Amino acid sequence: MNTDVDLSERHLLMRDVVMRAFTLVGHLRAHFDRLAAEMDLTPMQARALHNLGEPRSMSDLADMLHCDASNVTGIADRLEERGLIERRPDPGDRRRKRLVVTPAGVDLHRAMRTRIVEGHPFNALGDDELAALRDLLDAALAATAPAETR
Amino acid sequence: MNTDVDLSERHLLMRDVVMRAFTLVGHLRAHFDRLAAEMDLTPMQARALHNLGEPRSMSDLADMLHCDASNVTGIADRLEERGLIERRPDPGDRRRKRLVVTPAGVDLHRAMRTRIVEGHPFNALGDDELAALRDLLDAALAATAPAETR
DNA sequence: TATTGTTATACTCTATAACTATA
DNA sequence: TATAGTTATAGAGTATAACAATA
Repeated sequence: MNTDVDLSERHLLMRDVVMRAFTLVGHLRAHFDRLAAEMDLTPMQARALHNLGEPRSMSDLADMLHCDASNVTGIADRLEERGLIERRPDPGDRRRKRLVVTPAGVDLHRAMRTRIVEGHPFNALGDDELAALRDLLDAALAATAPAETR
Repeated sequence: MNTDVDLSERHLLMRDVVMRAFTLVGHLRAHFDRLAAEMDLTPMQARALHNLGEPRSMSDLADMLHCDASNVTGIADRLEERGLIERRPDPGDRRRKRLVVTPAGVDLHRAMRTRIVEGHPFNALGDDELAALRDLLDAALAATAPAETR
């Protein structure tokens, strides 16, 4: 009584790939979020730190994080309270604030980046396999659209 | 002033693959959710329908959807109100309810499955590429853990 | 008149706890 | 004593709207 019986071979193959892609990304996200939690960061705080390799305005960061600018206020608040980032005035536009990572923030980010390799789902793949995977994902993405960072 | 400069080649490669994986799954999810919305289904309602190819109990469905059983009540409520599924008594255990897709539900599910191919991010890939992608994802998942359906 | 950042607020999604009826 | 399903409720995450300062 399974309704899958009338799916074409290609449809079944696509479904297999989609399922695995979702599962794998679920693992990647869980891995990242677990590590963030160990550093006492919410996932969004960790992603913010991750995206402040160079200073950005609040609204630019909102774009990077694919969220509304109003959310960034709270994220920046808590990172600043912990001394991981600073709000600095923008010389060219007094409406803007430049979010700059402090030395303590750089240290924490570096520590997180170092530890992220442990238990990473992609450890199982060799360099050649990773490169092949990247190229296949590129081919699929080429037909679709822009980028997204994490 | 970019902090990425001290990342190893392999680390950079992994980061590239992770970014692409997140982006691609974002597209897949958006594609699925958009189609669900066109059918006037929330994403979870659509996933429930997707996972009722054969009848299941509420708690079994909760396991498939990776959510708490208390959420399934509302999902089933709305699908039942629309006549897409039915709650039937379980002959062997009077605590249990069997969720069964109605003919109308089967029709809607089939329509959704047919339409999902249009604009699907994986249309850009040929059968060989899809198979290669599946195998690479399998290799990455083999080292990690169990499955997840959508 | 438009934009940056902030605040207050509301909405969605999900989990927890308490309850019932069965087992 | 434990489990299936329901209900009420609370929390996290996110978006919308209104506002002050500045462009």
